[in-house]
Amino acid sequence: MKTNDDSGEQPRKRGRPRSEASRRAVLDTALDLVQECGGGGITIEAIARKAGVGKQTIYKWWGGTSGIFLEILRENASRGIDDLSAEHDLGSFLASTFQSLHPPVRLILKALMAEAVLDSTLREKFVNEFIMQRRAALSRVLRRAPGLIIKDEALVIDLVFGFMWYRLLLDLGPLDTAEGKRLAAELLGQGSR
Amino acid sequence: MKTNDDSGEQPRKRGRPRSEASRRAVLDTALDLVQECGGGGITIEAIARKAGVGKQTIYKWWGGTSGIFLEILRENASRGIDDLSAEHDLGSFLASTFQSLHPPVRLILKALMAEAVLDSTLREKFVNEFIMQRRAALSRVLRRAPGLIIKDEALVIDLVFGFMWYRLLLDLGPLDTAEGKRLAAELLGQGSR
Amino acid sequence: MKTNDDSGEQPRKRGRPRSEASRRAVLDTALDLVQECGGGGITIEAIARKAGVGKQTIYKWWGGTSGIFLEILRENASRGIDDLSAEHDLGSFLASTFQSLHPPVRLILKALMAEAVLDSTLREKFVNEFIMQRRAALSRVLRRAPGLIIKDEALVIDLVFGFMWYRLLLDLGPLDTAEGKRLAAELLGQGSR
Amino acid sequence: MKTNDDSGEQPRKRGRPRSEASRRAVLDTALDLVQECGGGGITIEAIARKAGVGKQTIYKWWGGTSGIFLEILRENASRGIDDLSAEHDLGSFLASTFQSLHPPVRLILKALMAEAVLDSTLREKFVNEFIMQRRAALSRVLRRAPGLIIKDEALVIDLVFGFMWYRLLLDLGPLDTAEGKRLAAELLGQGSR
DNA sequence: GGCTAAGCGAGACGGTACGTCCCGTCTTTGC
DNA sequence: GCAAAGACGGGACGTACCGTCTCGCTTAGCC
Repeated sequence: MKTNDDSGEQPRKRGRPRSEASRRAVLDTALDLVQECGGGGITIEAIARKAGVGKQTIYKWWGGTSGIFLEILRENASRGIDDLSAEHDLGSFLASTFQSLHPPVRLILKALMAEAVLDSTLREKFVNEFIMQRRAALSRVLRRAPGLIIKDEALVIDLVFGFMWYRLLLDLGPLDTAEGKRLAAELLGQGSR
Repeated sequence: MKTNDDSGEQPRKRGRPRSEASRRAVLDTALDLVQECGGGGITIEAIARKAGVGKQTIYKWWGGTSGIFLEILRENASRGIDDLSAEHDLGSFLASTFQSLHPPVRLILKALMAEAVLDSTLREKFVNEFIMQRRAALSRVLRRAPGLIIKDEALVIDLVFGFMWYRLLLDLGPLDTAEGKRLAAELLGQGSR
Repeated sequence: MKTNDDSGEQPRKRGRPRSEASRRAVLDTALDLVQECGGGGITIEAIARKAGVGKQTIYKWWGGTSGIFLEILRENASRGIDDLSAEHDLGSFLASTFQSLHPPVRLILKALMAEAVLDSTLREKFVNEFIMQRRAALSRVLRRAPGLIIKDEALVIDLVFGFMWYRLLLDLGPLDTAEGKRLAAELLGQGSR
Repeated sequence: MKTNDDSGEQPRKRGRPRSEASRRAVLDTALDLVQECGGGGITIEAIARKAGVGKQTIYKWWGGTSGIFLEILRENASRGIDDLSAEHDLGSFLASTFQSLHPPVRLILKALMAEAVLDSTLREKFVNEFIMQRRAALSRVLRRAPGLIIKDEALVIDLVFGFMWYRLLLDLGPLDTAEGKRLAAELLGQGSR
């Protein structure tokens, strides 16, 4: 419904308005590059060059690669926001959560995590803007889930997302619909055995 | 008994032998630096400078910062190796595992993970040389653990280590003896409530 | 009587007239900055910022720093124009010429010369608008000077202004009333010895 | 006769020796570029790129374009050093001085002067390392010159070099053998008229 | 004991990216 | 229509590390 983050009814700022074209070019190019070069090889210079954008524009609006990644995630989240809020049952929630980790999203998450681990400022931002929302969403689901074999909700959240990140970061196993269902089943005491 | 890693009884190689002093200086300096600069600011140049060592020496023997980190972990592990193999009960295992994450070790693990996430070659090495050993150790403990509420062992391992890394990487909560005991209790169906 | 340079009696152009306040602000700020930063540190952006003026305004009316400098010189010259045209005797002419090189004027001249040397377009403009007028003025004086020891007038002009610029640009010696008198005396064969 | 500036009999420094090839490439490239782009368009980046040299190498050994220009002049001077020291008569001295101002040398001198005028540190260096040597050389010649119409030697030096720089910087007239002879003749009271 | 062979500190080197500054242009709003 | 505000693509700045490459010196085993 909203056009712009900071839009109210104030009378439009002076000066040349921010270029939506450049914004798009940067986000798209970053996504492209992260798929080609795999997170580590990403560079402000490379993005600027490929996107046909000045470096300053990037530094000004995003401050660095992490800012771009966060915005990509934000965009990605806002597209699928209805799904998650409507989910009620744990199995479906985990299934769709894991399924939403498309290859490009995985790369973004990995790159973001790699930076956040080394930079406490970014870590805080990342936790507040992304991690906590996911925890809250899961929390809502858990509150309606019957028969969890572990009663401590916070612990369950840590276990579930820990599981996800552990597998994601180290490529230790599948993360898909089936795995989501399976994890949910185990946590609900409905393990196959 | 010899210091040389790959020494057997072959007749001692020709030429000047590797300097143990340099080896120590590099490892110690790296540990120092990672505590001062927090992982991100670590640099081959900085280590070489502070350790009074040629850059070439580092590239030759360790190949980069990750090699140094891995060796530090290896040394650290070999000191406390008896403890872990002797542990039988899950609570003690998790307690001592979490407790072994002293601040410097945490920084090393974080720095290593940050690199491994972006570099699949390193990731593979890291998983094979470190992650898998820990999984194996936990596996041994689990096999003797009675009454796990989740039967799938591999899943439990993912959950436990996922929990640990998730909290470690994002500073999301305590990781100490008490938390280890608590997690074990929950997994064994002995949750406080 | 109007401030506009190129106004005659044509019927006042349409639209908002050029802002005299901005013009003054730019010229004054440029003079301030050249005294603070010494020529090299001068920037369109800095002038615009400090003068509270849009960059576009500067580009439109002056085209760059050199245009501003030239206008400052023009203003400066128009204030003292009577003096020079009234001078008849070489000693007085040189004395007042050298004396007119106040510190701010020196900086402007240096900055202008530094640009002109590297930019042939500017050089031409500078020579036509400034250098040639000074040569002409000196020429008028010389024609009335008795007993010059060098007969070739053009050569004398080159020597005199060469002397001035050489000392000015490289800070190689005083340039004041006394030095003007002294130079004149030597050229007139009245050297102290 | 000498191989190296700072060579004595000290036992050769440790570490990789400075690359003569890079030194040459930088000097030659700078000379090329100054002829193509004309002084103002010269850039450390452009030199580094065209010379196939790292920027740091330039910053380390020369500190900037001015350092390069000074070294080019030094090399140029050392090639023709015998000529000037052997000259005894003013006419020949001025003739060969002016004649030595080949187009590339002119560009170097202009570029150097343009920088020196705006940067007092460089100005001092330029004066000490270049200007003063030329003044000293002229001084030696003047001391043997009979019948100078201006007795004050320092003044003559200022006049002569002022003449040269004035014409050089502003392209105000020829600077060649004939002009040197002519100037000398006038200063010696042998003007054509 | 002299020879050969590493290992090592030092440090120069060609590169690449950093984050900043300014250029000159363009596009708004507001007077 | 002029001007301030300010976003923009571009390009150079000077710095920091990268990983490689000589150097001279040291320290060993081997003939």
